[in-house]
Amino acid sequence: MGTLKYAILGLLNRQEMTGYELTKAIEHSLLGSWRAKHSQIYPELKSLTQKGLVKYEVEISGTVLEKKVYSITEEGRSDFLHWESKKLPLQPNTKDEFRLQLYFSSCLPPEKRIELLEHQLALHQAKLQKLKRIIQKFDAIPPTEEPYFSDYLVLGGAVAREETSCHWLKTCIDLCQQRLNDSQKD
Amino acid sequence: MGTLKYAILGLLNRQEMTGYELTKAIEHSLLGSWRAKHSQIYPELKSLTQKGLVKYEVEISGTVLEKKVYSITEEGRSDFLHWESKKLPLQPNTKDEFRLQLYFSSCLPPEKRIELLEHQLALHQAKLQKLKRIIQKFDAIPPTEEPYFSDYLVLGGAVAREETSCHWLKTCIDLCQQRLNDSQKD
DNA sequence: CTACTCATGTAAATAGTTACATGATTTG
DNA sequence: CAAATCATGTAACTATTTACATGAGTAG
Repeated sequence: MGTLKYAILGLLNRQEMTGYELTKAIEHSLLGSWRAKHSQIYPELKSLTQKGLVKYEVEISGTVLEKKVYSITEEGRSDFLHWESKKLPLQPNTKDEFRLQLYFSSCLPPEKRIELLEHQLALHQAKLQKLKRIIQKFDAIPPTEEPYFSDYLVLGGAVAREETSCHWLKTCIDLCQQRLNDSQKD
Repeated sequence: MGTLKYAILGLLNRQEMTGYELTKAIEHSLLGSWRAKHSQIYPELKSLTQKGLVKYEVEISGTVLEKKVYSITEEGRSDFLHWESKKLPLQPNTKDEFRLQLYFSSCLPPEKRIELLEHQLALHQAKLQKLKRIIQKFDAIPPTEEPYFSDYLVLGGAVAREETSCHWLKTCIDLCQQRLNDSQKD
């Protein structure tokens, strides 16, 4: 682990930022590849500063408000680049509460199981629409050297995953429904 | 959160088990919907026992070795069933170290990025094969009331996700390669 | 002047991993 | 009899979440 470190270093490698901006960037720009609350980011920045991987300068915005603008150091950059070119192991199975619930769903009345599946389907469909609206903003595939090219790849993966989720949920609903109808015919 | 609780209650609702067997069941039978080490499971069992949601009886295996065979109580069952029929929110974006790495990969030489993608592809292909071997053991779709029916649904989802991952990684490789060739032609 | 966003932290609790620790039983 | 698996735990550390706490700047 210790991945948050690289999320921060990677972002600062592109552009200097405040802790607040890092929080927003992880929330929105990282396209769901990582997440962290500000309460985790500020202490991490403190520790990275102590280790000499990042540094900051205080800027005054308005008349009083102090902002710490963080940037990556040479040491930080070389640490980041080492991680960036490393072959990573397969990520362990994702914990997914709904999948767990579905796994145990044979103890539910058949209609209830379908209800839960349809609820999840609606949620995933909404998310898929949201992602599609974002990806439609690319009017062409950006050049490989551009950071936008990676954005495009990662976003494409997110869309593909949501499409698969929707398709899978529909298949589950169909299977449940089909068998529900069969039993009602008897 | 507190999902581990329901993973345990759900398994004990099907069958009584020792902590050791629960550990194995979460590792293998849950088909990747949850995971936990024994060092998390034993304390959780202790706490569930204190809350009266599970109970255990000591069995002697061989001549000395004591096993605690856990079973769910009525209170535990009603707690579990309440969770089991609850509409769950969309699960937050999965943290994925490789996706994060790819997101920052525009700072790598193009060949290196392809190398990382191919490494991931190989890992996902191997996993897909493993899942396919498991799903092939079902010679028909089990009846809805059977626990095996849920196994089948969840497993189907896992296969679909791996297929999507492989397809997505191949698309990424193609896009990178295509543009690499283009630039070499110049 | 009010509501919203910018801005930075800490505290407490829960969740999860890795390492430590031990010993019995079974299978080859 | 050696190796693998069964069996149960604790300790220390790391990661993450939720809640607490505060205050400035900006736009309507």
